[in-house]
Amino acid sequence: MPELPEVEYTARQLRASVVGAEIDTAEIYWERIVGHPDPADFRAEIAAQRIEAVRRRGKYLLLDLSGNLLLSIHRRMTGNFLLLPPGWEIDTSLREQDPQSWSTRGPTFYQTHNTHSNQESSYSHEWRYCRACFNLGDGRRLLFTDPRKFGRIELWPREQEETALHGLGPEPLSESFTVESLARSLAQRKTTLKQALLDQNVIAGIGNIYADEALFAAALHPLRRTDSLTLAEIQKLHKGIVAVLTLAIEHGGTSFNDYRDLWGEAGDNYNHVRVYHQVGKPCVRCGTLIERMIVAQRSTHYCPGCQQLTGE
DNA sequence: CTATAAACCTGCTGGC
DNA sequence: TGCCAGCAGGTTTATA
Repeated sequence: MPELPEVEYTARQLRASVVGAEIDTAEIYWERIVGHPDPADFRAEIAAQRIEAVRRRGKYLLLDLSGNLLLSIHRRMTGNFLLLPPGWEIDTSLREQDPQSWSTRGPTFYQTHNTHSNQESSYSHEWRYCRACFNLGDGRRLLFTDPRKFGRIELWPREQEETALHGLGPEPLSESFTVESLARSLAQRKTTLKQALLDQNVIAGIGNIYADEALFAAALHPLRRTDSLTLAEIQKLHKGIVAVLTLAIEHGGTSFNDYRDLWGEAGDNYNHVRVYHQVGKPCVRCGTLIERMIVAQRSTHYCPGCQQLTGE
C-alpha cells in the first residue's frame, strides 16, 4: 500500500526530523530485508554515517548519507518507517528463547524512562514486526517494520542510483511528466491501461489504489488499450493522475490497512477514494454501482456507468 | 515484447 | 468456536 503519496508523506516527515542526524549503527533482525550489499557489509558501511538529505523517487525512499552512500528503502506491501523516541529499549531475548516467534514478530520494546510517570514496561502495537533498526546518535531510532517481510533496504554508492532504481519511469508530479511524454509511453505499449499505469517504467509510483482512482478520475475503462486513446483522453488521464496523487498526499496517504506515517498515524485518504474497495456503492458522478473485476491478476475497481469501454 | 504464474511472507475474513 | 481456503496494496523471476 505504500504508493507514491504514502512514501512522499513519510519522506517529508523524515526530512523535517532526521536530516543532519548520524546513524551510529544498524541492527538487522530479518537478514533478507537487506537487498544490497550482504547484511554484514551493510552494517559495516552504514555505521557512523550522517543523513544529509531525504528524497523520494517513485515508491523508493532515498537517504543521501555521508561517505558517498545512498540508502534506499522500498516498503512493498506492508513496510513502514517509524521513529522511536529516546527512552525506549529493544528486547531481543526472544531470538534465543523462541526462535519461531522471533522470526515472525521481531523484537519487543520497553520503556526505560517516562517523562510523565514511573510506569514501567509497556508495549507498542505499531512497533511489532520490526525487521531493522537504525540507531541515531541522539538516542532516537528509525525502525523498519514489515509483517510480510517483502520490503527491501539497500545501500549503494551514490553514483549507482540508476542501478538502485532499476529504470524507473518519469515522476508524475515533476515537470518532466507531460501530456506529450505520457502519450509517447502509452503509444509504445500494447497492453491495457490498468497494466500500463502499474508499470513502474511507464510512470513511477502508481500502485493498485491510485491506478484505479486515476482511471476513474479520467473516466476511462481499465481494459482500454494503451494505443487507442485520443489526445483528449490522454489529457484527462494526465490530469487525473496528477490530481489523485496530489490530493492523496494532502490527506496524508491512504491507510486501507497497514500504512502508517513516521509517527504511527494512519492517513486520511481512504475517506476520499472514489472506487477503490467501494464495490456496491453508488458512483459519486453517475450513481451507477461500483464494480470489481480482475485485470492482470489484480483487483480492479471501476464505475461501469461512466468508465465505458469505447474507442476500440 | 506480452502474458501468465509462481515466489517471497503473514494476517485477516468468510464459509462451513 | 475452530479450521481452512482464499485474498491483500508490490516486485522479480521463470516459462510460454
